[in-house]
Amino acid sequence: MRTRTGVPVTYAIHDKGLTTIISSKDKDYHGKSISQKTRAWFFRLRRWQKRIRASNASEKNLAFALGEIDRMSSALGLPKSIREVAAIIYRKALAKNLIKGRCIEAVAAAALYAACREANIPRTLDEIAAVSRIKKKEVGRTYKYIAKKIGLIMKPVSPLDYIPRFCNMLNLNGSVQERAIEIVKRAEERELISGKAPIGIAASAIYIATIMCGEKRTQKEITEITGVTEVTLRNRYKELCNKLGSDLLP
DNA sequence: AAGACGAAAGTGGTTGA
DNA sequence: TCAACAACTTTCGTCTT
Repeated sequence: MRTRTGVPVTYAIHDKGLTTIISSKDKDYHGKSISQKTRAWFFRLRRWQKRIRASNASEKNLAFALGEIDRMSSALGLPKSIREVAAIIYRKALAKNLIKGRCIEAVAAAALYAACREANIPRTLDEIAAVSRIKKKEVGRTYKYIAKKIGLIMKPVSPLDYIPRFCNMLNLNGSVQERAIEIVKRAEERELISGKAPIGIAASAIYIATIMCGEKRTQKEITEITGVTEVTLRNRYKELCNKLGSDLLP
C-alpha cells in the first residue's frame, strides 16, 4: 500500500518539506490556461512564498547556531562576553556567505574557538570538539577558513594563556604555576617556542615545574588534562631541559 | 605493576619550487 | 600544484622505579 503517500518527510528542511509549492505551470486545476491577470497574481504569490520560506529558514538556522554557541559556552563555563563575541563572529560569517557547504554546528564551534582565542582565554580544539558534535579536525579547519575570510587577526596562542587553567585542573598550587610560567618565559626568550604547538610547551613546562617543586604529576596525568600525547610531552620536555639547562633553575 | 622512554609508521598542514 | 618537510599522534616493545 504505497499509494498516495506523497513526498518523504524530511527533517533537513525547516518545515519538513510539507509546504505546498505553488505550481509554476500557469494552468488551473483542469489544466486550462489561466488569465493574464491571474497569472500575474500567482507570480507574486510564488515570489512571496520563496521569500518567506527563505527568511524563516535562515532565521531558524541562526537561532539554532546561537543556541549552540550558548550551549557550548555553558558546558565550558565561559563568560557571557565570550558568547557575544562568538555570536558576532558567527553573524559575520553568515553575512559573508561562509556557511554554505559547511554545517552550522561547525561554524558555531569555530566561532566560539575564535572568540576564546581573541579574548586570550583559549580553549583547545579538543575541548571545543568535546562539547560539540564536530571533530577536532573539522573545527580547526573551519576556524582557519572563516578567520581568514573575515580577516580576524590570528596571532598565535601563547603557552602562557593555558598554564593557569591547566594548573588548576591539575590541582597544583601557585608556586608550581609560577615556576611553569617562568620556564615558558625563558624558553620564549631563547626562541625555543616558535613552530611548536603551544599546548605541548605548556604541558611540558608544567611537568618540569611539578618535578622542581616536589609536586610531581605523572606524564599521563598531565597529558590527560592537556590533550597532548606523552610522546610530545617527552619531546618538548627533553628539549627544554637540554636547551635551557641551568637556566631552568630559579 | 606502573611509569617513563623512544623507535617506527601514519596524519594533516606548511612551504618552496 | 605537487613534493619535501617538520610537528604531532598512535602504537608498541623495552627499560626503570
